[in-house]
Amino acid sequence: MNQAFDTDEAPIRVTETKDRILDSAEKLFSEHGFAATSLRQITTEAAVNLAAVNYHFQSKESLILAVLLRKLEPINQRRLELLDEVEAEAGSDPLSLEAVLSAFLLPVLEAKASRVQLCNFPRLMGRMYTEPGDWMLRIFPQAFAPVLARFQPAFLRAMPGAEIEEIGWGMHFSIGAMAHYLAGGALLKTVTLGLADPSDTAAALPRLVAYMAGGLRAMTGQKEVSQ
Amino acid sequence: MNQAFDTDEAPIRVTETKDRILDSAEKLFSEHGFAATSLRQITTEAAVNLAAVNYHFQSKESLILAVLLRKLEPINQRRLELLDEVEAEAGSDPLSLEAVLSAFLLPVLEAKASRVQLCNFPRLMGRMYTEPGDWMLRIFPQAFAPVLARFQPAFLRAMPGAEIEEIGWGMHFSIGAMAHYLAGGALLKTVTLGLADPSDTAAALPRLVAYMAGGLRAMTGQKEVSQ
DNA sequence: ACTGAATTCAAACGGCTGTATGATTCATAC
DNA sequence: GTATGAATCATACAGCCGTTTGAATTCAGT
Repeated sequence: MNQAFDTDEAPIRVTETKDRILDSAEKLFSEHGFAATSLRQITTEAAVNLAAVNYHFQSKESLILAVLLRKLEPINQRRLELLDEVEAEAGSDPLSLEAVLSAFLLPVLEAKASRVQLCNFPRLMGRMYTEPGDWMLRIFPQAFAPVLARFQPAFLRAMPGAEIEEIGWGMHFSIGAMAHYLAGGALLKTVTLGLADPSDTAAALPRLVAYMAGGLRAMTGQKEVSQ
Repeated sequence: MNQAFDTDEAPIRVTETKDRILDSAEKLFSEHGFAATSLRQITTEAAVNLAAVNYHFQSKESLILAVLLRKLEPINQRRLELLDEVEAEAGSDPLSLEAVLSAFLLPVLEAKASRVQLCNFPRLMGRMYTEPGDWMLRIFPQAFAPVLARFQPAFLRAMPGAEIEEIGWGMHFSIGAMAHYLAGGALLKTVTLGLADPSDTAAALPRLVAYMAGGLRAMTGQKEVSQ
């Protein structure tokens, strides 16, 4: 064994290499983007052999797909669980728009706030929405479509009478607002003159919820808005 | 001369090469992103020599800076002109929030709608908000800061009593909503179940204005104001 | 027509990219 | 203990990257 000194701990092994690669890839992709991150950077940071990437994952593109789905899957599952609770509490009444929005936002903001090295994912996710390439469309059916299929009717129940197209526009804008916050450049601090802390997700959640709810209601309340 | 056949037209010259490079760079950067676009792709598309990029611009990074500033400068100038008009019409009354938002959005949506090969810029701009690298911070003082300096007080005038930090959060979310629409993946069509046309900026403007106004008012605790 | 500066050109530079190969080491079951 | 399949390793492969060079060309001023 030529890489000694790693057996003084527990005999951790098995898929440890895969996870190390995924962690490093998540971090570096979120910091520098997909195209600007090389496999050598990733394997160096992960302290694994270069060929391990193409062995465990087949290609660089498959790697980022794995990176995204690893974290997105549980987040989306939690979103659906929270939506279940909201719908259960509401009974047959209209849903609370704020509650639906919170169910959508909370899981990803929780991930952002968590310390355990998964806090890179939301930033990556925020960036991915605008990244080029068709692999966004490739992970959509697997990860996004089920969430969309549940939340679309939920928004409709929360805003009775609103048209589907208007709700769609509103969801689109809301995803943009969320993604931009998650990608979180220094812009928030600039735009608030230093008053806001981008990492304070506890401060961001109620503001995002209030903003989205107000925007959705205003847009769906009156069909045509003359400015 | 080994690339003949280009003198049968008018003797257009001078900075023609620079513009051709800028046009192709804008198009390709907006389609594939910064890191994923090579100078060879750009010079091939522009039908100019590879070395022309490093001759007219010093580096790839300087090139995208030039690409951005070329279009952003007039757009931001138009934003300020429109804001001038809004403020002139308002006199000493509070500003119309919708009017301020329109002054911010109209110039860039006009650019998106225009046919003349500048319609790539908004998509690029939308992408740039989330791109990595510090050059975002480098063009900020030159291009964004003056706009921010004028619009921040305008928003304050449009929402009397609101706190600066809340307005900042709202502007941040609004920029995200706008950028996500501009970057315009196929998501809008998916999320509206095919009912919305992403290229229809005339449909987008009133919706964006209504959404942002509603969001800003809801977050800053403003009452619904009839315009 | 000639000069000197501005521009364009083909070619090359070192370096980094994603991926593939085949030998080697490992964990495990007989 | 040894056979077996999985995992790791060093190394190499083309090929593309941004940038540079110096000669060839074009342009403007006289």
